Amino acid sequence: MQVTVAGQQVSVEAGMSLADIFKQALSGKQFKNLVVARCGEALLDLTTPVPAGCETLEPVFADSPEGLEVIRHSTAHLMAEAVKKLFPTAKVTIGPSVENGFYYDFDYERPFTPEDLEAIEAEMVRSVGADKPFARAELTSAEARAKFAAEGETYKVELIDDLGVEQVSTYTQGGFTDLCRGPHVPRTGLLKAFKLTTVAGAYWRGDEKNPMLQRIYGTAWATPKDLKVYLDRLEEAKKRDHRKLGTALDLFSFHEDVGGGMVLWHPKGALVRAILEDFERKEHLKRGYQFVQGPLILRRELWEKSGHYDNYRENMYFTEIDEQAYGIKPMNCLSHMLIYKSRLRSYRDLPQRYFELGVVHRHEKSGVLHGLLRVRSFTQDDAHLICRPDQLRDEIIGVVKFVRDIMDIFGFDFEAEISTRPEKSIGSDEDWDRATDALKDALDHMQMPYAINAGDGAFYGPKIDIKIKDALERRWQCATVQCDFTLPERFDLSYIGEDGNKHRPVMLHRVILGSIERFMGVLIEHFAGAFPVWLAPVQARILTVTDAQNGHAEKVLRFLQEKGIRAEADVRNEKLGYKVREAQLERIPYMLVIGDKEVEADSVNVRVRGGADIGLVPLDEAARIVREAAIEPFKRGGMSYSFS
RNA sequence: GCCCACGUAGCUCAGUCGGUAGAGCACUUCCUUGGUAAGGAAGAGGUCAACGGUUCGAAUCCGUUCGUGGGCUCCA
Repeated sequence: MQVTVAGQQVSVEAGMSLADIFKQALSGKQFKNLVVARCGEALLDLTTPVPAGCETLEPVFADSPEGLEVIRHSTAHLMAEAVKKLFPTAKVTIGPSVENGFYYDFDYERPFTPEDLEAIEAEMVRSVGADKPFARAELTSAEARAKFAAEGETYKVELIDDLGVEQVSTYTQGGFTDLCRGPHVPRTGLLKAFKLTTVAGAYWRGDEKNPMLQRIYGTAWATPKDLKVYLDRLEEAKKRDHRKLGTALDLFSFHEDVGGGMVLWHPKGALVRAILEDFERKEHLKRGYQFVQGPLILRRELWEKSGHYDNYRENMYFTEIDEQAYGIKPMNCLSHMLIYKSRLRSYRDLPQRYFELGVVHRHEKSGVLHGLLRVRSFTQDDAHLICRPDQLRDEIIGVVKFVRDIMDIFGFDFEAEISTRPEKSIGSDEDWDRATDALKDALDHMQMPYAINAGDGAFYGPKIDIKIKDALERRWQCATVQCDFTLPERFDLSYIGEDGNKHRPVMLHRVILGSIERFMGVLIEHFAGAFPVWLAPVQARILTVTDAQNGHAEKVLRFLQEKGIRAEADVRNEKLGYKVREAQLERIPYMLVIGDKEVEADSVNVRVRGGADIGLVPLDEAARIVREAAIEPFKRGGMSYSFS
């Protein structure tokens, strides 16, 4: 029999394994890097023979995405083997590969300690040294069930029962056998680059009503070098952690006495926020949005009408005064709808685009709070677009373009996902289809690729979620566009059409940055605290060499401030090196050094954040340099707007 | 909310077996006037998260609450 293997014709004899076959087609180096084989869609163990009907085999190498997944999955088995050896009473559950690594959940009488992890990892290394084969076996579900039941592996029994199939497969390496579809690497010796990272609790099957299992996370890569790169990236991420930088750069703080998830913005952090917010206001005006503003608390009856009281109550804060109950808003849409309803609207008035930097409060579960990225009180750059059905597509396109423009300015890559109708939802199929198509149309029109997140939409309509990637390729959900059929219905929104009759408008909820708090957190990490000049709370700091120049420094400071530059002067009795070091640590973009020479020439010596030295520059030229660097993003789009 | 860990000076952290606290940086004062990442000296600063318990005695052991971190679940 002839088979095409990696583009070459290979003659295959009966009983040959895929490994034997690839040996003929690949170089020794390539063969060492071979993990599994692919035939069409199927990934195959190298230990198996050529399946019937397979005419073409492709190699899957260790460093390919699929190869890495196999390696990670196999490493999870390797870890389970080690855990069962060291802790025989632990019950195994599931152990999949995940991004960058894998985990395995165990049911054990106590949590694993960091020392346990070390022991487990050492045992894994021993197993790799022994280079044991991964052996696949096919058996009937009844046989497998009996086998795992005899071993007391109750979770595996449950899995087999739930699968409801005749035949299952298992993989065995060393003394450990796991229920698994495969495929796996042929031998443990191929697993050379892994590290156990952390232990955590996790619910069986992700359901909080189920028992808490012990989850061990690990990372695994094709080579030790790749592993090191990954671990270095984690180190880098730790240095950039916005919670650390927030303290170091004096941007914000949290206080026990205030409460969890409530941010206190210090002068510099509040300034960056204000710059961001101003920037957003301008960008919204450019795009035909109108500013609106509603109160923080609204009567409870209104939340009952909107459905929030029934569906969202546990996340809301309430207050009462004069025997009247109020809900503290977790969303801004109600005020916006009431503004729309405040008068009769013509089809000519649509779309109405209401924008508000709305402060919302959501009582998030205590365990989910996380720095600025998950808080209980935050500001959304929220807008509600109320439009005619025939305008929906263009409005969505406008929002997606807006998102793209903004993310480009900050240098974020992003990914789009469309979430479709969930099981529990309201509205007609027709409405859902039309809205979902409008979302897809908009992304197609923009030539933006997207993933479908089936059944993950809000109960009132489908949505586009935009996840941005920071400098370390971590993804954060910020922007979202959601279609809503419910609220216009519940609040009886209408417009008078060309035909003189009342019609129901469609409403879009959307945010661009998401929440100012979260976006600030992502920005801090993205830039490692070194904000671009236009956002930097201090754009230039004057550093005097000795206090003989302090008088001159005051004059220079006033000059820069008059030019609209956020400048300050460091006239402390410290050495220049010390002042430079501090300015550097504070990530100030421009350091303007003034000594006797500079006083004499009415100039400054410009040092750029990062160390570059521009040298002696006349004062007005220095101001020009800083201002030039500070205006960049506002020029984009070439549109004019009026905003003072 | 759940599991685990943690909470000591403004920050980063030591503190052994239970015997009522220590460093570096920052801060204040003085000396120093020094040209691109830390000049020197002295001083001040802490109900050891809070509350309760055990004990002759608690930062240390136990409990509760609050907060933080890593996850789960949820989400901007």
